[in-house]
Amino acid sequence: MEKEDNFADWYLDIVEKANLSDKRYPIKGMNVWTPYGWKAMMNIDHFIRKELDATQHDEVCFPLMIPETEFKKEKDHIKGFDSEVYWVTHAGLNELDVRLVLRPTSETAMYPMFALWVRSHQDLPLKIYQIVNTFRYETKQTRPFMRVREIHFFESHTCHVSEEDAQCQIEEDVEILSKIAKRLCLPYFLSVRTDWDKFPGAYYTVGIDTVMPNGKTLQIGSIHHYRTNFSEPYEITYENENGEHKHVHQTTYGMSERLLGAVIGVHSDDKGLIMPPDIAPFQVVIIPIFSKDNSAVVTEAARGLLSKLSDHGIRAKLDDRDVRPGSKYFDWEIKGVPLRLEIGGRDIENNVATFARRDNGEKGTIDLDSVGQGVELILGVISSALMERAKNILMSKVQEIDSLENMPEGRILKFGWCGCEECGHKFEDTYELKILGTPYNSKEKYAGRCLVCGKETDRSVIAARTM
RNA sequence: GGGCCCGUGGGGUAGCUUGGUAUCCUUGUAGCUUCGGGAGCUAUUGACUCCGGUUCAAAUCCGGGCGGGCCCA
Repeated sequence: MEKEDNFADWYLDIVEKANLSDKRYPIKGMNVWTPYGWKAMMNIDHFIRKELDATQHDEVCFPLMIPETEFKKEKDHIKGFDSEVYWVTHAGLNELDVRLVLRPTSETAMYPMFALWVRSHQDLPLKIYQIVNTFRYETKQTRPFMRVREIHFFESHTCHVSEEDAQCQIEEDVEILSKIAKRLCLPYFLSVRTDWDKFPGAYYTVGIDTVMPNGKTLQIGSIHHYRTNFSEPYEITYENENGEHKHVHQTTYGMSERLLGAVIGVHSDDKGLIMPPDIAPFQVVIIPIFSKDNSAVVTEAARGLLSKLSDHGIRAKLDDRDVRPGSKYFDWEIKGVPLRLEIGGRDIENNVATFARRDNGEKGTIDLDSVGQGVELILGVISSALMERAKNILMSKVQEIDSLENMPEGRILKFGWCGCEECGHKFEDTYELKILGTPYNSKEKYAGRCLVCGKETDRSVIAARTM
């Protein structure tokens, strides 16, 4: 199956062959996490926890269901979600007086509680997060990890005394993002979404996007500044030093299992998946190579190798199935194990293991005496190489244009925009592209003309086809 | 909301027009021989989405349900 020519089919094929998830569960858009896929997701979650904990966020877990009465309090919010939530209308044999929604996101579950938790400025900042499943009734075509109805994600919610403090939180979120993305070897770009595309109820939204091989962008997360848009209806207030009661300023930040979808799309090739070493369920697979009379010796050497790597904190797997080596190579290549180690009679004689890199096919030998350090080094090199390659691909797809003539296909376009909705909609409708927004915190000053109306502007936007 | 299409072993499929024995690849299981890039041989498990109708007989024709996909709004 070829990645470039038919990304959609290729993607489904890889997900199935690598056994990341089982999409045969009889509800559209609700797939079963199989062990291999779940291991990878847990590794991603591990880094999310690590970074959020390191920045003084506390993990919590809120109930799945939200009463309609709370859900309705923020009117923009429900307007954005009411067509895509699941309703619980009955309990046992009774119809409920107050219907319940399965959370599509947890603002309306958390904020009534925040109102109770936050009393004084000394309670702030409040920084919490949870890693849970949410539910959205997708009507479009679903795709494993990328567009699902039950979404595994993390959401962090913060409350601050002022808009400035909330803004600092957003900077911190961007910092956290860069650390997580590095683990996944994922390049991305940030855009401040247009007003008509921002999160329902947000003051502004920063979208986090990456690009798939077919040139379409995939949103992998978002960061929102709410100002007091939620704290007003939910009455989340604090008492300041002067005894005045003020509404808190809030932010949220969320990324989902799409991170895994993005990793698959960005790094894999026609042979299968390529797992970034940090999140790979198995970083190394050991293939013993037997010949006529040496099976005991080779088995022992392979087990020794496994325990050395494990002692070194490397996730290694010994494939001792009774099939030929070539068949094992194929199996683990599909699953994207970053490094393969072969050990056979020849290697044992020379006190080495033969390695093969998944990302570029490079082969060589590693000294068995220092195999832990050797493997660690190569895994680091693979991470950098994956990141580098992905960055180059992303950069190569970005193109700046200053005219509506000869618009390139399959590119991420950058151009001037006067900022008015009319020009924005006109562009989106005419070219079937989506305006992702203006580059977030861009250092460079833009000077040009609005691509649609020709008015001079210092504002640029990014537009692309989206997954 | 309107229209169209599809449902066959674990996965991918043929068969359906013209009703009668369900095809092939892959996978799984057991054994023997093998093992530095998908091994071979032998044996073997496994399917017509569900309910109803027509018929001597339904994967095939008809109606409905469920599940999935596509297009338009």
